[in-house]
Amino acid sequence: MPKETFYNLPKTKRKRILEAAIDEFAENGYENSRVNEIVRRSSIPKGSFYQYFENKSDLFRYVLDIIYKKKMEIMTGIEISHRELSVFETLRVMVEAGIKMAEEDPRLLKISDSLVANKPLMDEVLIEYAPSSDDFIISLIRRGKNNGELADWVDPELSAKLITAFMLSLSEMIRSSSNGKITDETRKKYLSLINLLEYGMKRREDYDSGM
Amino acid sequence: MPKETFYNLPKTKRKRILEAAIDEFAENGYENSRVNEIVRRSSIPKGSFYQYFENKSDLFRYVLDIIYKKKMEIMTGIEISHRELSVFETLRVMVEAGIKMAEEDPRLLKISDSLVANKPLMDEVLIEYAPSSDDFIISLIRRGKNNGELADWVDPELSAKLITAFMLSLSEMIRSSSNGKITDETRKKYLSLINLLEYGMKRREDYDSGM
Amino acid sequence: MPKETFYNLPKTKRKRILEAAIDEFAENGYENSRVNEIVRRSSIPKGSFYQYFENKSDLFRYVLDIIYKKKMEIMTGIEISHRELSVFETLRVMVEAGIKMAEEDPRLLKISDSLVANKPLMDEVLIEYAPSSDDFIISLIRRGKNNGELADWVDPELSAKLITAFMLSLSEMIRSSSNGKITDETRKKYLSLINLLEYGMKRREDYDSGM
Amino acid sequence: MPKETFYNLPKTKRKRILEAAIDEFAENGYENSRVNEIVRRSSIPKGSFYQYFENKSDLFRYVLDIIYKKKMEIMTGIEISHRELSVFETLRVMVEAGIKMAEEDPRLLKISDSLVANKPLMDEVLIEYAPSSDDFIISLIRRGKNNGELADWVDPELSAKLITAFMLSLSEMIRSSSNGKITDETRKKYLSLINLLEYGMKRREDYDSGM
DNA sequence: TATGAATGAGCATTCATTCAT
DNA sequence: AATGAATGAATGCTCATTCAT
Repeated sequence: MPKETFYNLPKTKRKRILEAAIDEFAENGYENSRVNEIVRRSSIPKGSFYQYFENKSDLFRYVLDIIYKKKMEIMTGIEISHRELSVFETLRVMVEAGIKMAEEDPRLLKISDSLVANKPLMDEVLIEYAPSSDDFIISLIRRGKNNGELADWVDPELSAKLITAFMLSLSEMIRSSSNGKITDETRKKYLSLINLLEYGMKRREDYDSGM
Repeated sequence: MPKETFYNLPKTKRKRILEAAIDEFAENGYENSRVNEIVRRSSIPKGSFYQYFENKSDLFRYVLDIIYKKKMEIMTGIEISHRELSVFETLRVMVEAGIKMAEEDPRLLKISDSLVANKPLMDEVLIEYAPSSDDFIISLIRRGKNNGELADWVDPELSAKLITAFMLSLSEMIRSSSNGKITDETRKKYLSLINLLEYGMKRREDYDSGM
Repeated sequence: MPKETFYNLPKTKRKRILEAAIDEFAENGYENSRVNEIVRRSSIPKGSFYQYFENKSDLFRYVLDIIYKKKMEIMTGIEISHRELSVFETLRVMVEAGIKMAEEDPRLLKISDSLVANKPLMDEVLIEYAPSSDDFIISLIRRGKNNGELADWVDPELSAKLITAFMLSLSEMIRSSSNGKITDETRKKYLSLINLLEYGMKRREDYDSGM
Repeated sequence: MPKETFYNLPKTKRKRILEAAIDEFAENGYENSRVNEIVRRSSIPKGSFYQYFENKSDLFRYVLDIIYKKKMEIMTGIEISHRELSVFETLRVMVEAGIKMAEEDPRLLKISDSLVANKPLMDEVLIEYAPSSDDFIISLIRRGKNNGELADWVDPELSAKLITAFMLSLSEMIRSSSNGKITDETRKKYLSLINLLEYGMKRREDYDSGM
């Protein structure tokens, strides 16, 4: 996480640095992003960079944190009825959130995806701040099983990984199709893909016990 | 692909170099693998490396080729009934193959997965020999739709991406769980995950038209 | 051309680097000059080199630019009468300039000559700032023919090449004879060699039409 | 010079190696020619190369020797009247020889020129076998002065250098214009350039003493 | 002698990070 | 705190020459 010095900066400067970092990371991924370039884009002296951040991965962590917060913000902003959401409603909300994010700032989505798909990077960048996305999905599935929404045979840990991969792939599709606005039709198409999961995992009288 | 000089080498030496390369690539991925390290691990002079291979990506391509052949070998080795396989039987065979590969050499699986998940790398390494895994899955789905196995609403292109992500994730699970042998129970558990896809996508009289 | 960072350096350091480069290029030519050596001679870290210059050829271009400016400076410094110079007066001025340059810094002359004699290098180094020496000579000859100074049979393009070679050779002589000061006698001797060209090319009533 | 082993080779093999070397040297110059490439072109094992020649420059020296002999052969083959040739007749014979050489094998001309224009290379390659071309021209000029052909003011040593450069440049022109046959017209044009030297240096009653 | 693998010093260039003011 | 120069280990790759059979 950034040093005190960074937080003491005027907001506009902080913003400038952040934007530069997001641009660079989104365009090149973590490995191929250059401190030099971030420094250039944000017009700060190179020395300052290391006065604001411990190192490159420190800044990256910070960017991830920002993205995480943005996601949470979007998720909570989505209209949700009073009752608790079902598993697949939740996933649909996540897709909606992804779409919104792609519309608002596809760069964030890209960075975020790049991380999830890259285990060694996650290790290097030492993510602790947030429970892994897996954990969230796992508890979601557990709840679904408890209230009879999901089939008994569903294994929470394993399914969570699959669903994460599924959602990630969906996120990538959204991103790559969003050169600007996402049409309502496209939105529906993506949301419908959740059906695949729903039909695949939901409890059904006829054959559920059979597995 | 390697130069003549490489193929002229005694088998044990070729093996040593290949092992060193597989180790390095599996541990670090393509980008973070170092020619220096491969050269050190296999105890060959650096100059020799470039007498055997055009460059780093040439060696990588070669390793991928080895992996591809291994995969094919395993796939064809799997007991298959005479009739044509259904979509999900095919996917299950793929999982079986993945498991076998994880047992025989998890490093290969790791390298292989790393490639599928990395588009820019695929471009750089210029894989031609095999149709992209997407293409294979797409045609599989098309066939499934034609013979009524799959629901009408299934979109081949989009589903293919999801299934690829799904299978990749499955492959990762297999790999990470295989510190040694994979128990029969584990094997069943992984195979059962294909059910999720099956239930999710197969044609059903009652509600198919409803989508 | 050098980067900002180079121009921001203290003058003495800039001078040190420039001297090292000139030494290296004069002694070994462009191809055989080593960045390592320039770096060693000027006692700067190798990393700094690439913070000052884009690459080796960037530095070389810079050195050539310095030389070009030096030449121009010397040329304009030479006493010239008000009227326009004749062809051979111009060539003599060029010789005088060469002599002065050899006295002030024979290394520059050497580098400069090495370039003119090396077409592929010129291409690689992409000299644009100055028209090729050929062009200058060609237009000089054209003018000479127009005002009746030169014989009709003189072919501007071909003669230009010869004269360029001639001048280059002259330049080499001057350089090699100048271990220190050039005596007035030597100077006269070199200048007199232009007579050879003058007698050779000038218009003459008696036999000019005969060619 | 090549080792015994080379001369023991069958003539066709020697020829093959020589052709490969000439091709490579003509195309790339000495510095940029690769032993690897010569070895490849001539289909000999790399080890053999060093059994035939001391090193790269040894082969180069050998090629130069071949060229020198070819030149001599051509020169002596040119129809020469019984009386001794005048200075400029000699130069014209040399141009004729150059033209013939360009027609027979422009590669040889190219290699030969590349050497003359490159002092450090001459040093590295340690030419001893033949008197430098300068020496030949110097004695030519001396003779010309003795028999009154040339003006008194002509300095043999200096003029020799200029003439050498002149002839070299002429040679280059010939080479670059000879994509195949050289027309009679072109031939005449090149020969006429010797006039420039003739008019420039010959003794003349009217103004010779004036210089 | 023929063969082709072995060798390693050397090259231009990159880049995260530290230093000095 | 701001600034930007200093630093040097590392990287992929080349190539003349030597070695071993």
